[in-house]
Amino acid sequence: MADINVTAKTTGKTADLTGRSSSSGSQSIAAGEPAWDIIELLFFAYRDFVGDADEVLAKFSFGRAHHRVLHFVNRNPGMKVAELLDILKITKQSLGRVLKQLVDQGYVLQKEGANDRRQRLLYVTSKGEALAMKLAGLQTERIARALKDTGPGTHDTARRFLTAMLDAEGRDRVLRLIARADHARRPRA
Amino acid sequence: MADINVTAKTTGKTADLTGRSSSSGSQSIAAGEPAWDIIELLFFAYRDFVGDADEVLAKFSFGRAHHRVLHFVNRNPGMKVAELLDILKITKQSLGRVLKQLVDQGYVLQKEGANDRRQRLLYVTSKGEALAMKLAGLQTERIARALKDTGPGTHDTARRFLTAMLDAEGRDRVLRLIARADHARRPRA
DNA sequence: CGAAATATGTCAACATGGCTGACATAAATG
DNA sequence: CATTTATGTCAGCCATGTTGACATATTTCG
Repeated sequence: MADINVTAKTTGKTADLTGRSSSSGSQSIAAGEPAWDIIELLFFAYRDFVGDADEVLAKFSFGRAHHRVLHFVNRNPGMKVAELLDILKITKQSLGRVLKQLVDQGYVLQKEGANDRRQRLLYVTSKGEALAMKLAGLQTERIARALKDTGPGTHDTARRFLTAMLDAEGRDRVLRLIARADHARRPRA
Repeated sequence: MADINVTAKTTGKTADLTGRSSSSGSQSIAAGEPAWDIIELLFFAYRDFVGDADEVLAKFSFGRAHHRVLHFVNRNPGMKVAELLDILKITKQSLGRVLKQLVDQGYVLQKEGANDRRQRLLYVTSKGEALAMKLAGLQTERIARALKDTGPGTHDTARRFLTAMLDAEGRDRVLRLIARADHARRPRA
């Protein structure tokens, strides 16, 4: 749990930009100095990260919007439409468009709520789960490689860094969502 | 340069998800187990990260496309249109649309290349620089806060992790771009 | 019970920012 | 001089976001 993380180790396979920036005193970012490195690395890393999935999705004529819906439904089986809207922060019209396609093509199904019959609870089908897991697998490969290349303890540091990057207001909601999904295991699909 | 990073310190202000995952052995991701935490944190963190800029841009009736152009031109004054296209990986038609608006509204200007008069070298104006720096400042605030909250040594770890997340093929190009921009200081604007 | 609130869906229209394809111009190059 | 290169531009399509207005079924509440 308490992890001693000695990061003297370098990636060792790429032109190294850490040398320059640490020699210019990157520790904590001198007030007023933009964190150019992190800003740009986030841009390029995120693009490559989502790019993995994009290629596969293209074969299904799906886009990132479909991926996001499929991902969260897979992770939170039985979730309400309203919850999904709240997570994605898009309008129901935008969601409706891609959700309809996912349902029509048999990746997602909707069941009436047992208690509240107005609700249309969302589940992935086995076909939907397969695709969601394939996409998650691709992204996990990249993450696992990166964590391995960056050294032990990085998973924890990355998690804490990314958590700290979240808006403070929504942070707990995000963390609760992740924690909840980690427990909600396949009530059925 | 060699940084000893003791990460026993926790963020300490949010519901903590690291406890659960470290207790389930998050070290290096058990083969086949999707890295749900990093996948979802990347999604939410990136959204919040770009959200900072989005709010400001909206006041100028600009979008993320304008931001990206302005950012890279600010960072690489005198860059060629072709270089920018290559960095952004969009078509010249897409670039042309936003670039024209930035030029028309006085954020970016184009000068004939001294050697090659076909080139239209790109520079930010002082107005453009001001906006670019404002946006970078907002994002840097978030990053600096996150790095501070996550503890010393995180800047280096974050940089190395994000670098390792890049496609291996394009990695050196990205690192060279960042390193080059760090040196290219205002040939004028 | 009946009115109001809630969960969801849908139609229409519009904006942004990707894309392809075709074509135009000026300047460099061989 | 012919070709290639750097850039711009017109026209139209697609994906995915938006607003606003309604429709329907169901639950909730006075």
